[in-house]
Amino acid sequence: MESAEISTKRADAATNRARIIEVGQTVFAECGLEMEINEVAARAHLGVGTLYRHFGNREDLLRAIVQRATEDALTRMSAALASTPDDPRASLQTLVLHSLQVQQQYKPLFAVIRDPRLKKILDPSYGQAIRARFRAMIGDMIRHGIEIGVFRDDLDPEMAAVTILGSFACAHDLLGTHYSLEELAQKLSHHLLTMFTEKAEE
Amino acid sequence: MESAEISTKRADAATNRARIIEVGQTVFAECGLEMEINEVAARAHLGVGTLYRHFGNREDLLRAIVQRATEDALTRMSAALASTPDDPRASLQTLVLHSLQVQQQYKPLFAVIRDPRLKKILDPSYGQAIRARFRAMIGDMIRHGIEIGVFRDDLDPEMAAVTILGSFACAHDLLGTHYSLEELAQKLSHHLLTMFTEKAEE
Amino acid sequence: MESAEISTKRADAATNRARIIEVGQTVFAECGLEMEINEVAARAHLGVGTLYRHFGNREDLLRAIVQRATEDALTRMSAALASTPDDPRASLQTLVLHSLQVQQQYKPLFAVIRDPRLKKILDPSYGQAIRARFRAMIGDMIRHGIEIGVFRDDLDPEMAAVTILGSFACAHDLLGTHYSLEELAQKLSHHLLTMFTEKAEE
Amino acid sequence: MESAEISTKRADAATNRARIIEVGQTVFAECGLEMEINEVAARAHLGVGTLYRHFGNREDLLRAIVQRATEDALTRMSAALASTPDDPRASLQTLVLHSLQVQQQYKPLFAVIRDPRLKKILDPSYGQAIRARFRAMIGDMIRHGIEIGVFRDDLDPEMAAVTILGSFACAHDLLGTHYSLEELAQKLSHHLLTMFTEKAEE
DNA sequence: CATGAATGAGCTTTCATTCAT
DNA sequence: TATGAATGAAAGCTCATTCAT
Repeated sequence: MESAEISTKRADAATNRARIIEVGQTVFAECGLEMEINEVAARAHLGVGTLYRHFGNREDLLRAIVQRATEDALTRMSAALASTPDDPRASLQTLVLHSLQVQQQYKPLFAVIRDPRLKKILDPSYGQAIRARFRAMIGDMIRHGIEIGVFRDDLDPEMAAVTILGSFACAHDLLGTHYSLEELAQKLSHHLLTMFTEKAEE
Repeated sequence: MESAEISTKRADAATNRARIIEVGQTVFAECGLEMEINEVAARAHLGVGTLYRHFGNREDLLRAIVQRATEDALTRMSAALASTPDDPRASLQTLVLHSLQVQQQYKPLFAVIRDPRLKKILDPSYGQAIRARFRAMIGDMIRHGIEIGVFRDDLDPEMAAVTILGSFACAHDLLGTHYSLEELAQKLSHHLLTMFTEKAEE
Repeated sequence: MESAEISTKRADAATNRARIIEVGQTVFAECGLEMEINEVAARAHLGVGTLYRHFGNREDLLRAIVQRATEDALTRMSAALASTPDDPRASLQTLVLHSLQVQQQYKPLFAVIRDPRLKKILDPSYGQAIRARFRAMIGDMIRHGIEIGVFRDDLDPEMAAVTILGSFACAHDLLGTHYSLEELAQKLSHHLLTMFTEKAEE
Repeated sequence: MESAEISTKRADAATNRARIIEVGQTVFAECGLEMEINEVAARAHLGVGTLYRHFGNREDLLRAIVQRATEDALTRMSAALASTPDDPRASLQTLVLHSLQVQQQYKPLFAVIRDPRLKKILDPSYGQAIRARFRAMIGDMIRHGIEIGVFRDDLDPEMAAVTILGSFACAHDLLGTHYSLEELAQKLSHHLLTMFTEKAEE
């Protein structure tokens, strides 16, 4: 019980790295790639030197932040899709809701994903790999929906993925101030389902 | 004699302003918000002092660049839509092609449009206004298509705009390295038209 | 007359580079390779930015300082030797005096000449070339002295150069606090001449 | 049982101090005054804290390193001279060889001996004392050689010491890349003996 | 006692901005 | 009016030193 309290400094050391990324993500959310080491250090109540002990330089920290956010986004979106594997309609609805949440949480990440400066800190092949995973994840869901006859069979899964993923960012941009996130999710998933299925009745 | 010289100078000054924005846009395309005043000045074959005579400070120049690019994008996309006012299908096809071109040309602009730093230099209401114009432009086209029975009547024009605009950026991101711009435009407009219309045969 | 006073800033610019090296040499004399850009800037009554405009980085400035000092040392020692081309004895005496002066003036340079850090900022081949010039300069004088029968003919000019040049630094180190520079020069040249010539009478 | 542990620890501590200086000297040989505490600690397989237990601060360690090297140099050069007390010629030859070896081993020390920064860490009087011991050591040898008629009697022992000691450093600088250490020692001692003695034949 | 994570003063370097020419 | 040298605040990074474990 007390052992947890006793080992303060050395135990902190073990978790400091995580805390730095945590705080870093917050600061990144406000400043994007402009993020300053000094500010992260200050907000984490750590000396700059400590950050440099853990990350070597500013770019390493940025990389860690971006990668963690990216992996988290992918994981959560995958999980959303996997929650109802036999019901593509429900899958899509859950995906939309979770994606908009992820999008909101990692807004600066998605804002920055095409920033020319990102090339300096992120291996281009890493970006390619991430994009491919997003594409595949959505594409597979669409393909499955077509196979089991839920989605119309004249859909191009690749372009559908583009449409879906594109909508997420754009929904926030164009309508984020008009609707709540839940309304947005509701409207967007309804709209996507409409387009992905044939017209119901006449 | 002197008046001629003066008017020459004035003409030069007017030319200079345009040239600065022109060059600024090129530099901005390479560097994004990282763009340096010195580099713009050098590439415009002007002293930095001259830039400051026209723009006061770095943010003013950035603002001018972003605004010019935004207006240009809106203008060209509007023109594309207006070219075939009575044929929403053709309108959409032209819009997609021109939008992807615009997107490509102003890549860093769109990359940066949600950058937290932009808030510091761009009046938030300006952003709102621009977004509204994009939304309205596309929404009107969809509405018209529904009215004249070309697009399915269960479409939500607002969400369709989100889908369309979102696809533009995402198409480059996800598939820009796989297809040429023309192929991309072809595939995307086909996909959008498929979804916006009912299934042809049965 | 006044034109010199009028063109202050722009003319200063032309001479600033020289002043920076000048001041830099003074600071270098006190701090060696530890020399700080800030201090040079402060003592030159210039902003740090101005130093960086002229030298790019700390190493460039150090290089310039070291090279200028080295060239100056070589030039002055050559001139001393050349002043009495037909009298090797007088040549040697003048050389010793001037060398001790040069040595004193550029003490930190000679102190630092074998510093491992110097390798980072100075092309090793440059160092080789400089050493060769010192060696040749003295060696030639000795050779000439032997040819015209002033110096004993069992001298190895190469090793004599080593002896002479080595004495300069060492004289200051070992006896600099005991004798004035002139006394030192007098004693050292007498000693060298003694050894380079056969014993006069018996 | 416990006393054994304690004495072990004490012995370790004593060993550690020596090891730190040992390692410190190696690192010093590579980096000069730039030497970093962290690197010494790492190479000695000790925590930085342990170094500070033994040395208090960086300067103390540097002092210890420089002093140990200096004492070692003096000791070895003295020993060389003392090995053949009745034969100044042989003494000089041995001295030259050993001095060049010492010089090579402690290159960075001699490189740094006149570094302005050394003044901050080394008591100036210590430097004076060391120099005096070098001077006396060589001077005595010369004096003895003159007394027993081996060296010419018009030599100034003080200046001869300057010449000899100066040659050591300079030999490495000017010719270190041309000859092996043994060749250099051979050539230098031959040269010095030539100059210190009268011309053999007529 | 040994350890090494944490610290932060201090140094280098950049770049928007000014102003004498 | 145009110029670009000069400026210095601000940011990244290093490394001697401390101290809880």
